[in-house]
Amino acid sequence: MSRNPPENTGPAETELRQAIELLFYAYRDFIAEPDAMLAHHNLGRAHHRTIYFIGRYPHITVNELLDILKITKQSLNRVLGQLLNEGYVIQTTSAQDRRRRLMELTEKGRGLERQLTENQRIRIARAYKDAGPDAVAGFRKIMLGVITDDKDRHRFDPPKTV
Amino acid sequence: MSRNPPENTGPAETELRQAIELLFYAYRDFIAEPDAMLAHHNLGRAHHRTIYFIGRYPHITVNELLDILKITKQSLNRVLGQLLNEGYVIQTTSAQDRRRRLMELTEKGRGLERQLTENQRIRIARAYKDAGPDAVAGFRKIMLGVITDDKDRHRFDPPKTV
DNA sequence: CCATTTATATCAATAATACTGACATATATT
DNA sequence: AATATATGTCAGTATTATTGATATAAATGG
Repeated sequence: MSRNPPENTGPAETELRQAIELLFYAYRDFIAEPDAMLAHHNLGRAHHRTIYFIGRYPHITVNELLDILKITKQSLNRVLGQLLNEGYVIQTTSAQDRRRRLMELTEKGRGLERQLTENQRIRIARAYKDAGPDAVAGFRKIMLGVITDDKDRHRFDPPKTV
Repeated sequence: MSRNPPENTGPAETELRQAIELLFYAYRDFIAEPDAMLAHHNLGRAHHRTIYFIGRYPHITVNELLDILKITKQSLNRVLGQLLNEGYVIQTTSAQDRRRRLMELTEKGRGLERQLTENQRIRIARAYKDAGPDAVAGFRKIMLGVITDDKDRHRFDPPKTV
């Protein structure tokens, strides 16, 4: 019987620490500029996330949003209430199930979303272009590995056409 | 004169959106378990970040921490005050410049840091192992591309030996 | 040596994001 | 008709962050 190859002990401590820090720094820098812009509109980061995902999944319901954002209904309600009040988002009632509120962005909402996300797009586009397609594939693999899998798959489907 | 190759128009819209979402989901899931653990100690995410970077850079000063965390002095002070009070961190005064407070973790602080970060290490280790070394290299490249460069380089140096 | 800068700390007021828990209403399902 | 689901809302609280003002000690520059 042949001996097994040496155990793969996994990534070294330094490598793990670096990854943790990369995530921290990337996230920190990723939200800095949108946060600053949001402040001018008297909105916060939570509004950005909400607007983003409503734009991403037009006709999304409250429960679907809650599932993505992983916050409580009460928290979302405050944010959503403001966005509705200030005309960034409109609700319609589902014809199939009249309990459901289908959310979508107004023109104003789409405008703000575009503004807010533009800086993030530029960052990603630059990083992708500089690093090349192989790096992009690796990045995706690792990120997907870090994310907790969940059964209800609403993620990474191609955006619905509006 | 030969014609130039077609312009690289950069990553497609769908690709950019996916990257934004990968960052959101990864960060969301990355902090979920540490947050839950912190709650048992009546501490929050800010304490984790602070403990982490003090562990990472023993003898770090207040200003250096502020520069990493990008929060205000007043915010950090509350967090740091609690950590000192509760014996997770100790301060010593720099001999070279007696205005400077050098922070390091106590045994208790190291214990908590290990506990909090363990889940994150496991996530990274699994993702790295599953995706392989090329993916890791790609991941690093992209993440570094996303991070805002800054002149004062305290990042990604090998940890100082304690 | 004196003026200025740097490093840290602290007080007060406020905002944003989130939480738990309770309760209400409309609609759908069984 | 009873129950479950989807949403909304009220009340109270915690955490993380902000701005702005002020204080103190120690280092540095002229």
